[in-house]
Amino acid sequence: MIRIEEKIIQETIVAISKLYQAEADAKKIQIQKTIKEYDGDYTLVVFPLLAYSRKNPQLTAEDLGNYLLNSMIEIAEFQVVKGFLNLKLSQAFWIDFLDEIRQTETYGIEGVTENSPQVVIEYASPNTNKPLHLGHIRNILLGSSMANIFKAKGKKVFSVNLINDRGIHICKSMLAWQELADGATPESVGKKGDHFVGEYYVAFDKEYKKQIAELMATGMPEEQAKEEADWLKKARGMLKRWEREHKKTRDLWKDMNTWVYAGFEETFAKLGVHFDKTYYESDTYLIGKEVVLKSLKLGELSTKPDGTVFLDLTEYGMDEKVLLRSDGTTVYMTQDIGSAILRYDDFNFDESIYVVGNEQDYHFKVLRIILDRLEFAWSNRISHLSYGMVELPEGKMKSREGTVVDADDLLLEMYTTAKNTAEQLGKLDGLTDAEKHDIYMKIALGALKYFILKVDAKKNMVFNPKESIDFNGNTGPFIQYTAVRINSLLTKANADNVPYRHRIHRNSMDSKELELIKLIYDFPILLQEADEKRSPSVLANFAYDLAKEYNQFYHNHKILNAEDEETRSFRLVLSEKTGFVLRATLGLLGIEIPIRM
RNA sequence: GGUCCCGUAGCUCAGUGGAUAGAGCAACAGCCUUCUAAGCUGUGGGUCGAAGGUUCGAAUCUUUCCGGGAUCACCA
Repeated sequence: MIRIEEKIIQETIVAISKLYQAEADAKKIQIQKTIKEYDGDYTLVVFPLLAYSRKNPQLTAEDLGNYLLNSMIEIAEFQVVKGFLNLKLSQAFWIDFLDEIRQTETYGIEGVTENSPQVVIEYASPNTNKPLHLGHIRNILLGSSMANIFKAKGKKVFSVNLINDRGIHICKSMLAWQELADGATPESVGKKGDHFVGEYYVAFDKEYKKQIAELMATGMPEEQAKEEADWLKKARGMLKRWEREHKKTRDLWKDMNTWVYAGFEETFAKLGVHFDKTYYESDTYLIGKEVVLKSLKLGELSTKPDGTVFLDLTEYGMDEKVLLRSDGTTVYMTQDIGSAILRYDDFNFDESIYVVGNEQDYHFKVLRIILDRLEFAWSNRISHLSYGMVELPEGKMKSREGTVVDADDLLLEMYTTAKNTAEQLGKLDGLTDAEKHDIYMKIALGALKYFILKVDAKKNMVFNPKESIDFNGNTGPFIQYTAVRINSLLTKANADNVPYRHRIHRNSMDSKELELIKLIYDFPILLQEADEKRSPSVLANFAYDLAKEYNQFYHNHKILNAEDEETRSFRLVLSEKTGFVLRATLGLLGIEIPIRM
């Protein structure tokens, strides 16, 4: 089915050639939706076409309007306002469209085929020394929503998680546990594993600072004190033992990571995300190291007198990038080279996307260049989906200052708000506790996910913990509520055996009905845009527009009690399709619709 | 200092070459004997950070400046 906008463009090109004997550049033909102030559905902006017509805007628009009116059966009338040709489509066009999608259950959604491109998307990527926070939530929601969007565009998608499970920061929490825990476990103290481990990471920092202060009190300079502090030395020793695969160290490491993973899984499950594969940096860093050593032998890399291996990127306007430290250990970049290679071997991807904060823009730029220099032909298939930070009103979240918004705390808070609101409204009376719990959860998540996803990914965003996330207005629950209303209406229609699933007849629609159909018609375009721009916010804003439009329609139209049967059927189909698109769009954002609210 | 991102209503955000710049929140005023009021309607609120340039047309492109942030590690 060709889109009407496309058809108008094609016809306009023909019109220009027939009327003005000119070959029009398709890029100069702009079709946009007619703004509310004027009558029409689509507007052709004629200013760019004056070079072809050599007439004034008014006359050009009239020429083209008359031509299109004659050549396109879909066009019912036109109006010229200054340089804008406002085209109004026939009612039949919109009715036929609605009728066409009446039976389909997959409107706008594309299926996966054998030839579908293979896309790997990495997100979450937590460290195992602390629990997830709001920053991770933005990352996870962006990643999982993009995975949904790619799937809906018929791509074969694999979600992967890369866990940073090794390094000095992990050893810090291990050491603190060893020194302070006296054998305590998450079970023995009744704490979620990631929070439990995170507390030891904080405890390390506290003790470390104390030791630095003590050393400085003896007259030692700060720089030196930071290096000489007892616990830091111990943590470093632990890292060395870890790298030598010292059994006791590895056992402790495994135990603590296992606790953390259990905690992460719980949070992932609550957020409704899952991964097709989980990678661990402890498995990939050596692959990177091997590749680097091999490339060194082949003369692709350079060495410094102290043994440091690096790649000179000055020709790209960047610095020298170290790939192996003078002591032979790997750096972050080396690990990521290994991860990328392993991922290509596993998935043979057409695209590999990293959802990582914009503070790593430089890192990923360099990663691509390095992979290119090391002659991996697929280096141009990896890309960085960069997103902005989540800030508090007073600025950046800082774990050291305790201003981090914890993911689990936030979810619990959202849940409580959902529960309180629902109880106040008293709409869930008569449901079981399990049903209520399910509803609170879906609303809480709807509010949180929408709040995060409606903001353009690349922008920094502000979260104010004191003003909890709204449930009214431009929010997830507002859209969910609209969908629930529609479902309730359809349930009622079915219960009363109201027939409406037959071919639609409708002689005249009013503006609200028409607006709804037009928005439904836009859904595939917005999905496409979300895919191309890699931006769930496009869909979030669309869902809001659609819900808002429906609520206005609902408010001043009778549906089940419509004046006649034809009107009732038409409005029910319109409601059903609106509900479908709302559900689909919310689904792409990872938001579910409760049974009642 | 170099590079990159951002700056739109009191607050949170849409709009990235087209018509008189939009929502929500907050404030105020209305609408439930009518299919779910987590809804609907109305009022007030803007030199789109500033100045120049390109264009028939600029919040949008461009230059400079101002403000905020990120990054330029043998941290990840």
